[in-house]
Amino acid sequence: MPHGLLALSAYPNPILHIDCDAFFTSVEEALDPSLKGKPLITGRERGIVACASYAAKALGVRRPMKLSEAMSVCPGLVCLSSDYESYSLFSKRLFSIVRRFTPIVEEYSIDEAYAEIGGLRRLYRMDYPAIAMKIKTTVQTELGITVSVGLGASKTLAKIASKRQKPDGFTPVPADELHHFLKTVKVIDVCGLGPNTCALLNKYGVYTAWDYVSRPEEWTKKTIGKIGAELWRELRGQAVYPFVTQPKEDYASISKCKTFTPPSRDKETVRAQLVRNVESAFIKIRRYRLRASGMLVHLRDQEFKSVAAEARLERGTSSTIEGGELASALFEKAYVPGKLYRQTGVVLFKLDAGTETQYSLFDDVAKIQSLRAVDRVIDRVNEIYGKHALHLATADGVKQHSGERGEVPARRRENIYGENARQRLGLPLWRISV
DNA sequence: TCTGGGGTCCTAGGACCC
DNA sequence: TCTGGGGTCCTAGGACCC
Repeated sequence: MPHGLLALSAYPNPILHIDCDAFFTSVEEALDPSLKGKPLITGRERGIVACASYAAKALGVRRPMKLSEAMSVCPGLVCLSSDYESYSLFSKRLFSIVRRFTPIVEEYSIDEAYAEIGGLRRLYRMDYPAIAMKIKTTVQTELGITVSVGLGASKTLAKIASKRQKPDGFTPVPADELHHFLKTVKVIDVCGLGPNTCALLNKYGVYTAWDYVSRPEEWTKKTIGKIGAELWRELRGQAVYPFVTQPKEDYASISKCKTFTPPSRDKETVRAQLVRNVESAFIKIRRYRLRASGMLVHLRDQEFKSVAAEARLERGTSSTIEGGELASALFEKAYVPGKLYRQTGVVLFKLDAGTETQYSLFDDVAKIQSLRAVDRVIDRVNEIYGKHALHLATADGVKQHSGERGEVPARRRENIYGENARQRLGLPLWRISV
């Protein structure tokens, strides 16, 4: 704020941050009231705690604990598999409720929203904190889950505020109390300052947000870079970060990685893990109707060192077969015999919408079309029989995590079709497990 | 918290050009 | 043939977020 100018209002630019409390478990409780108040977690399908209810947190369950650990800390813990369909349904309802109050809403993550409520006092005949409370209670009444809300002059301030009182809290930060508030905020609680940056700041004697804004802006820019100066302004109540009101549909990259246990030295085992990730990534890329013309493969060893290999393609692809072949070639570059691996991953980048295909002069159009037909079959079969029911035989040997929702088929039959012929023709092998 | 998975953005430094 | 200076583009990797 410029020198000598008094704020005309306690909230010259009122921004809300709305943050759901223990979102996944809260949705589960809303859907099944008998779970209410019980120590509850989601993430069973991954073997780790993805979200813990407040009852579970009170008993010492943390994120991302291993499931076995969580169970021993808290016997009687209710472990659910994630139900993303329901979570994203609740998420959409949350955003649409907030949009009834103001059109300036940013869907920041599945369980968080920013809302700009400037100018709404006349309409609602309430001050800004009252409007914030009105939104909060409306969400709670209609969704049956609680949210915590922060009100401040910038996104950064609103976000710090919403975290201040949880669950079910409301924290307004009026302009005339900003300096008191900043003195109570540790730098690590500022969104954008992570552990590394904070360690550096501490070296210079900067521990609180107040210490931070007391430094010259230039100093923050020199020390931490662009973000440093942006946060400096945001913390002083200047809204630097714009609202992104369009929900994002485009990805810059799509990746899949997975840690497997036990770690392995066996080349084909590690390759199978990688190919499984490739299959998942291409299922996703097709779901979003995208194509990738860049691929990166990375392998992580027991010492947490990663080695990567990447390639570019002339033409974007969404084909599991093409992707699998390329990944396998990149794997050959990155793999070191004898090394103990624990994780593989694939990143697809240089994505574009795959609607219209530009065939180049040298493209084998028939081949491209048949690859696409294969993908349609994969997606359809897997839709019916479960993800990865039909998969590249290169991905064989990957354990499917049990505990997914829905019935696990009582009988699993495995067959490789036309193995000999396919091998002679150099075609990929498919395995179906149903 | 000795480490789960999926993303984005920024920056330093190299390659290349004039 | 060596060197100066400046611009752009790309890449790798770090840091951070949920």
